Amino acid sequence: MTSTPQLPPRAPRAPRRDATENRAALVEAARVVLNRDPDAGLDAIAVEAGLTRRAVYGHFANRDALVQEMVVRGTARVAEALVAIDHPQPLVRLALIASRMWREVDTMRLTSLLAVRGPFQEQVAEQLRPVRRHLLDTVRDGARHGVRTDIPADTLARLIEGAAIMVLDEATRTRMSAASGRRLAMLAVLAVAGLDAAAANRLVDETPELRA
Amino acid sequence: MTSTPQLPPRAPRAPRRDATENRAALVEAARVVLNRDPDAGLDAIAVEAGLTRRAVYGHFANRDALVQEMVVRGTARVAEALVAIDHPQPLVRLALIASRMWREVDTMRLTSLLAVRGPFQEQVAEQLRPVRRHLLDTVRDGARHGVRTDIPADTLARLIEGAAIMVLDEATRTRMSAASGRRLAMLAVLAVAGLDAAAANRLVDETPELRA
DNA sequence: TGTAACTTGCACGTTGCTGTGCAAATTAGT
DNA sequence: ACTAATTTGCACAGCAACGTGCAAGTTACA
Repeated sequence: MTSTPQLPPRAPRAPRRDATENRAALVEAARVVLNRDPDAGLDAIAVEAGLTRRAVYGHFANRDALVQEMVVRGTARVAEALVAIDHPQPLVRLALIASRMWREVDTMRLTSLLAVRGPFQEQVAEQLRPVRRHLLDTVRDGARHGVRTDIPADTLARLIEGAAIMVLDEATRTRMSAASGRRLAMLAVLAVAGLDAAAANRLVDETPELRA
Repeated sequence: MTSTPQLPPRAPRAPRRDATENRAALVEAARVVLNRDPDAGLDAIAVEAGLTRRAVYGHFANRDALVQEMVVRGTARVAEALVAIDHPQPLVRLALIASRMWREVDTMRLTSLLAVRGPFQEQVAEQLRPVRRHLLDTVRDGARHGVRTDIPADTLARLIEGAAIMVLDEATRTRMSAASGRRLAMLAVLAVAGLDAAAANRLVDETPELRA
């Protein structure tokens, strides 16, 4: 008996997309999936991208390379945008930073997570340095413009960053609307910066740049 | 065959004392190690406790059972302490909650982490419910005593909780002194609650209960 | 000091993930 | 329509952590 392996008629395969698009889709999928579960397996990412785990290795050497690319691209883009933020009033600058962070919720959440855990701590921290520097400068600059001085500037800068991330997490968890999330991020940052509730709301409402 | 069920005539001997000590050491070790690395292996925990991985299974059915015990004990203790906090002024109550959380840094950090991730989410959330309820009540109660009302009470309560945890993380990372950490936790909570920097410092300095 | 309680050491099977090889199937692009 | 690029399926090896069995030590304590 020529034992023909008799390959069973495989299920019709899903239509394929362009290779370059697939690469991008993988990076995007990594962002989405890892936001849901930072420890998600490569399979989950591939499926989210509409591919097979095996196909990932046609684009990336290994899992780390994929995550790396996602982190580097994402962080670079966000960092660039945040560092570019400028405004004569330090408090408005802080609110603008919070606002921009909200616009990049998932990238920010992942970035700040990977800045603490995992094999990329060093690199992510390095990429974030200009942003943190900018934030610290803003805090120092704000010393005579309403930013609290009872807490050391460097500590305060970290707390402001942490507060923003914290709000992002909370907003994500409760699936908050875009408008609410943005405002909440600004209010939280201003609160930690030392403003009382009324002053923070006044600033947000009466500053045209904070409307967008 | 007189199949005498042969009820063992009671254990001829009481369990050894060092055994129970080891059990406690394991729970303690889990707290320490998992605070350093929430994904630490069972081996790391056992070694921290001065035992072998194999010995753990003499005390707990499996890894989850150990973690479970740690979580349940820790959370229960903290929850009890936090719910018991009472003070006529809601703002002081909030500061006292922050202060108490600082005293239980690592338990709090682990608890709030496991309340979001892992197989214990449900259970931890359940254990935390009275605390969260208490916090929410305090926020609502504070509406006419200085707590901001521009943010929905339930959201604000979560933000305050998040802010406290955030400070705890930051203080841990920078190995802050006990006094600094406590004060920072109180200031951060009061800030998110709506107080400006000056008012928060005044409250902390002029309230005897917040000195301890 | 005898003995049960406890711990160790080591071997083993299991699970879940990663990374690779290869042939067959499919598609993009010319 | 032809060809080269790409994806798929599946098999396999590797690795790390878990959980278990068992024999041999070690220790508390009666």
